[in-house]
Amino acid sequence: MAAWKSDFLNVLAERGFIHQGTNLQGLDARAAKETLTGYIGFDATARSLHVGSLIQIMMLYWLQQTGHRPIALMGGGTTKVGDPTGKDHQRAMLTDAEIDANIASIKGVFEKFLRFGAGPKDAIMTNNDEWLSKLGYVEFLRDYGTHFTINRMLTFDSVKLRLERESPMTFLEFNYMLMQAYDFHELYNRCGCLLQMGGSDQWGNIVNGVELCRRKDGVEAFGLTTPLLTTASGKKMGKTEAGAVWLNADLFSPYDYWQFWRNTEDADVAVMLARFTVLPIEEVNRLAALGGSEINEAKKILANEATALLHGRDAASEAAETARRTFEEGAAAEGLPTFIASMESLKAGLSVFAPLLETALIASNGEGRRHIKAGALRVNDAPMTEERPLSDADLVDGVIKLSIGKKKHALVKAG
RNA sequence: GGAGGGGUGGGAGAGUGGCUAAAUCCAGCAGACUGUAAAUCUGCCCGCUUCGGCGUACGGUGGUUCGAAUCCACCCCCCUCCA
Repeated sequence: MAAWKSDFLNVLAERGFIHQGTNLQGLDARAAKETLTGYIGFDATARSLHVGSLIQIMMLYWLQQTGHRPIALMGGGTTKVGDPTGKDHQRAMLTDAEIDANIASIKGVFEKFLRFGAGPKDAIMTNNDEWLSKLGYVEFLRDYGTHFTINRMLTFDSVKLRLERESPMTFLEFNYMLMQAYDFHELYNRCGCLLQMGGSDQWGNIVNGVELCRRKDGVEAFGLTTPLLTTASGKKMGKTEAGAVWLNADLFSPYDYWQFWRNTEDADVAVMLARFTVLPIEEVNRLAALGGSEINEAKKILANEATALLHGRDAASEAAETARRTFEEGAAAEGLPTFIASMESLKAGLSVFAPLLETALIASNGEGRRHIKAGALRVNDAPMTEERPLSDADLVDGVIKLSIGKKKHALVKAG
């Protein structure tokens, strides 16, 4: 008894991707009878996307899996302007070179989730800088400015919030929503794109695009948003002790990524399995029903599946094995962050802080000293209560295992 | 251009001459309890340190003072109203 006629909406609905849509029935009808093209825009403000964007990537994934064509739109042009949504302050300007470098660095992630190519259902990646930077100011104002009223724009949350907080919003940022609306219109004309998806905070921007398509092109385009990602305890998802959970492996290792999922709160496991793995929904429901400490098995599966999607099955297995040896056997497992120390430096006495800093377990010597005072630092699982240098006598089978707390571990190897 | 208000640590937000590395809250880290969970309780939360201290820090630059986030001058930026 599927609620929708199209596979696309059925999958999204049962996996919890749908927050609101402009005309879900209409979208459903079209998705059921033809191949749709849909897009999501991604900002290029950092070298990597982080898990906060993963829900959007998964939407593109399912769009393709259910027989449609996804477009990953890189916001090269819009990033120059800066999306004011959810920001209290104007953000720092990025140079063109920085934006280009960010896009180049971000791109790879999509290839893990989407099948690109030239076929009718192959994913497309494009960059809105391609058309936005060519727009002439006067032409743009005449052709598009007439379709937007200030009255309306002032009612959008992104604008309203700034005004209420008396936080400045520049005209530049104010134009962001026009540019995003223009993107939709442009993508419709380029490749018949009729669907824009995004986070619930993008609703206003998306609706603008839908309306622009109706006014300029006389077509009904569709908008679809995902729920805001928060954990059951109300925190924003995607921040860990070390900062953001990046998708690029060079910024956040597959092991850390695996750990991130492994540490999901109990109450979130079901939702995370549905959204961030591609396990059949029956399996998701079965795992989600596990109670008490059995839920840990579900968390491991979540970690395995989510990591496999992004970094590949091998990396996921490796991370799982490292975690198993580290946490279940308490061993010094391969795969943990490793610091190579020369034998001479060990014999001479190596500051414990050097490897801890290098492996990012601590941010400063002072933090390391505090951890020692708090009894949080362990060398080969024995607490270090007084600061002392590491020496070759600490080597166990050629390795020293350093731990901060229960979760952060690193190895020192002689080499 | 004029008048008034404001710029403080990751965020919010106190502080109006020394007791201030700067209240409080949020976020973060660690310890205890556990299940690598949540909740709770406890400690920490600028850097360096031979643990005695030292160095930076309250928009910027100068100044007053034994001593300034706090007072003065100039500059930069933001908000509100007026032109």
